[in-house]
Amino acid sequence: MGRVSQAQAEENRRRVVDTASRLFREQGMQVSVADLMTAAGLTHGAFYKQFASKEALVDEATAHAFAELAQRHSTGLERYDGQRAAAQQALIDTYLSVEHRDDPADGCPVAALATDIAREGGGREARRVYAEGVADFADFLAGDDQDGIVRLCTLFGALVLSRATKGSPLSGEILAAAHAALTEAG
Amino acid sequence: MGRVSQAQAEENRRRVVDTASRLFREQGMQVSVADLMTAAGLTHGAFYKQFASKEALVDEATAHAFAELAQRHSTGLERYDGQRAAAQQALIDTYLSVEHRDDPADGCPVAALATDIAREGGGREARRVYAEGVADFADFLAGDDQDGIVRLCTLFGALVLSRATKGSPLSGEILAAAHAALTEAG
DNA sequence: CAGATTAGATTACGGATATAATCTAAACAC
DNA sequence: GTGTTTAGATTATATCCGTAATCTAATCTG
Repeated sequence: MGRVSQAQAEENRRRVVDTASRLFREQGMQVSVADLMTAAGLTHGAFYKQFASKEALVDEATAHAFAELAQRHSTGLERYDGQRAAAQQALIDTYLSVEHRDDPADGCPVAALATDIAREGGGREARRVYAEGVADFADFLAGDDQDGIVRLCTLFGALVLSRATKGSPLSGEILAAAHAALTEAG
Repeated sequence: MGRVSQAQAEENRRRVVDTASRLFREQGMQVSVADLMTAAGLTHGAFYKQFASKEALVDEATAHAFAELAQRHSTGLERYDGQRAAAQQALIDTYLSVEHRDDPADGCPVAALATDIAREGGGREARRVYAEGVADFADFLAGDDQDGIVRLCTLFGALVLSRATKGSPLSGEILAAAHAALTEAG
């Protein structure tokens, strides 16, 4: 196939980034360029017309996933307009759901990318974006008295652990226990 | 080099498993057989004289890491003989230390392997061992009233998040906040 | 000690990988 | 409408991967 309209090309590019941000969350950042492009409906050769390297895409896909997360948080706040505690509780409910556990591709990037980011090289952009996203998440979870860091640790830890123990009865128990603990005290 | 004594061969095998269990925790389970064997001081060709496949080694290395962890827990309990709360506090102190954050290779396999295990295929032995290790860890952290699942989520979540945000000031704040939260209430 | 066995080294192989060059046909600029 | 530009397809290349065959020398067995 030959050339494609500017608009189409831009849409293709967006689709690649979006597909990457989902595939990375689901399978980790070592998904191959070929698999990624196939999933986006293109051939692998097209990749380097749009991206300088796979590293560049990792940075962009990470930023994209975190932009989506920030979006979700702010619309969540809007929906419960001003009622911070209610918005927090709604997030906790969906965060610790079986659906979220079973769908990392569309889920929280803080949880899905943590280990991959920790193993990335030092000065990378993706790391900066990740840390920023963690800080924002903690702010979102903050109560009147205390900052939200500890609540984030529990929330995040429960999701990651329930994914790793999926198949064992423990997996559901983890979600339930963390949900109860995070629900009782404001 | 030619053959080697039975004793030497067994020691070499142990060293490969031990090296793997450390390298997997540090770099993930996709470390290559060649890199692994080099790190163990052998050539990659020697690998298949001792292991049926890389998958088999993953299972063995996972089991090895968790055996070490169980060891640590039981000697910890011995040291504070019977004083459960004291043993728990000692573990929390080292678990949320900067040294533990910066040395995943010798650290908790629950934290280091979580994402890799979550992405492993369904019926694998490594998954079973992992879930068992999580259950044991939760039991170790249990208090008189409550089971230890929630405390494990917070502890684990804080370590993994502090590793992923390393380089940002947030990393240390996470360790400190979780440590304070887990220390106050028994 | 002689012969069989085997741990490890070397080399080979088929497939996947990131990246790049070339080809092609459609979109743009004039 | 003609010519230039370019997104995507195809093909190429060099490297790395898991796995296996072959080679080699030392350990075991008797």
